[in-house]
Amino acid sequence: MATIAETKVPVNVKSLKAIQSEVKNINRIALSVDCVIFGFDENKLKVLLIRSDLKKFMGRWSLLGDLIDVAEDVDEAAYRILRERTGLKDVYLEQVHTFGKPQRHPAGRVVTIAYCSLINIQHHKLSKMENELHWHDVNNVKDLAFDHQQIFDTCYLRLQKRIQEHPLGFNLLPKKFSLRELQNLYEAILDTKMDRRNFRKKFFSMDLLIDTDEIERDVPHRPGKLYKFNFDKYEKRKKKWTGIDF
Amino acid sequence: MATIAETKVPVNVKSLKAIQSEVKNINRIALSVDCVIFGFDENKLKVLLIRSDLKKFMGRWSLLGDLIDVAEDVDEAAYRILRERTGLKDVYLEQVHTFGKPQRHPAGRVVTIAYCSLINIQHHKLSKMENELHWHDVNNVKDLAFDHQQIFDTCYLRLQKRIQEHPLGFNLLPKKFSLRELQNLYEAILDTKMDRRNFRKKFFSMDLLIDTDEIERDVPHRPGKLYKFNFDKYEKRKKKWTGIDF
DNA sequence: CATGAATTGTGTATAAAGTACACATCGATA
DNA sequence: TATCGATGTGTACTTTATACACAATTCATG
Repeated sequence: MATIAETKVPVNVKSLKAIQSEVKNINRIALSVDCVIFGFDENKLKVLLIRSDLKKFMGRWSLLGDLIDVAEDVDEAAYRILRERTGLKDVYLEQVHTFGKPQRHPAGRVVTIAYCSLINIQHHKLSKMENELHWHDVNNVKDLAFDHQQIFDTCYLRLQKRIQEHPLGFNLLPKKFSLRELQNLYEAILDTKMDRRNFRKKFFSMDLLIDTDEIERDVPHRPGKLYKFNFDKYEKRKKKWTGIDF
Repeated sequence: MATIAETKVPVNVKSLKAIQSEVKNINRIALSVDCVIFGFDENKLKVLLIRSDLKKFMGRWSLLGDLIDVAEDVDEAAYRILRERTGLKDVYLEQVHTFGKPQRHPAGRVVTIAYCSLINIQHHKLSKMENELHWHDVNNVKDLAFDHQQIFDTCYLRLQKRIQEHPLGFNLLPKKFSLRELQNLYEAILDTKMDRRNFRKKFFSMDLLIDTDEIERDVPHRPGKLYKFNFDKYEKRKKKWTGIDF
């Protein structure tokens, strides 16, 4: 039952000089970005991993990351890494969480900021050719280097939640997609099965899909219609939800 | 339409020594924590602010923050600041976002990790006595020092979202509370009005409130019953939601 | 101690959203 | 032209959200 009066809260009385001194000389820490890059291929949710080159983690997989430059904006660092690793620029990228246990990196104190990215894997079809980079099935990701397993788990959980609240999934699909592809995507990310009719009803009732008047090609059965997502319409009608649900 | 094969992705070939060198000598940045501490008093949502002591921000209010020590766990640093500023230990604390624009701090490059905390303001009734610390009405928070306005806005939005999905609000109330107090809290945080009967029905149907068999005292009208929140029951039944809503 | 003021406590009818479920249609293939 | 394997559609039922009104309790007052 301590009150502020009792606890004699120490107030902030540092001079700018003192702060500058601390900032410049004492408390400086290496900062990195780690990207959890998701893709969707063959009806599986995938994540892009690279083999760790550190002896300590010999042969184990890790996330794509790099140190942040002293003068570099943090978000910009994340975009830079994506650019360097995938050649892509205009992609979905979201900061998820910062991980800062003192012993998390063997090279010293490194605090890392995790970002989650969703990219269209079709643009990376040939990644199998690369020896060091690999698309992993998310259900098969384990024993990552550093604390990357925890970072991956956090980002995957975040993705599962966000995909239900925002139309992120379309970043993983081609511009034009069938409803079956869309449902496969949701089922893969949420690791669940959904009723096909109710799934369609739900998306049609949102009225955010544009019928392209095209149909699938090269499928060995009746082809489905192809749709585009109406991003403009979605942006215009973002609602403020005030239900309570827990 | 670049593929990985075309873009010649550079692979990670740094040795541990090279990384150590970068970590130790080159890319080190000051890291801080800033806490957005919410409280609830007189049916208003409040946030705890302190006057900035920097000349540049003379007289303007700022969040409570401090530099993270080189060897200090990031979460632990956030708890330390809360302890130092409020004397409280076992409180709700959640990391929200990391802010890292290069010019955000006048003393040099400082990246800050924002945390959101909810505390029972009753334990701080006497904060008015302090000159440097003050509980501000959230609707009256503007023109904060540094980039703290952006940080505050981000945390407030996060709170509004989280309170609808998780029972965080009870951290802001006394252990025993009336349904009217609970509703006032939700209305204050979400800045909305709710129907009293439907609000009660909703919470009773969740079956997470424990009737304490006590009633309010010192109210100038019919007193309401007091309830406790059943945290145990809530923990046991966390559900996996797989709807789609956007 | 009777009355008025303020707030608590409760129920029902309606609308909206979610869920479960079956059959006809189309195109490719043999 | 018959079969296979998808697509495409509708309806009944259940659950949840919303709108809305009146009686009961306590305190304050004269």
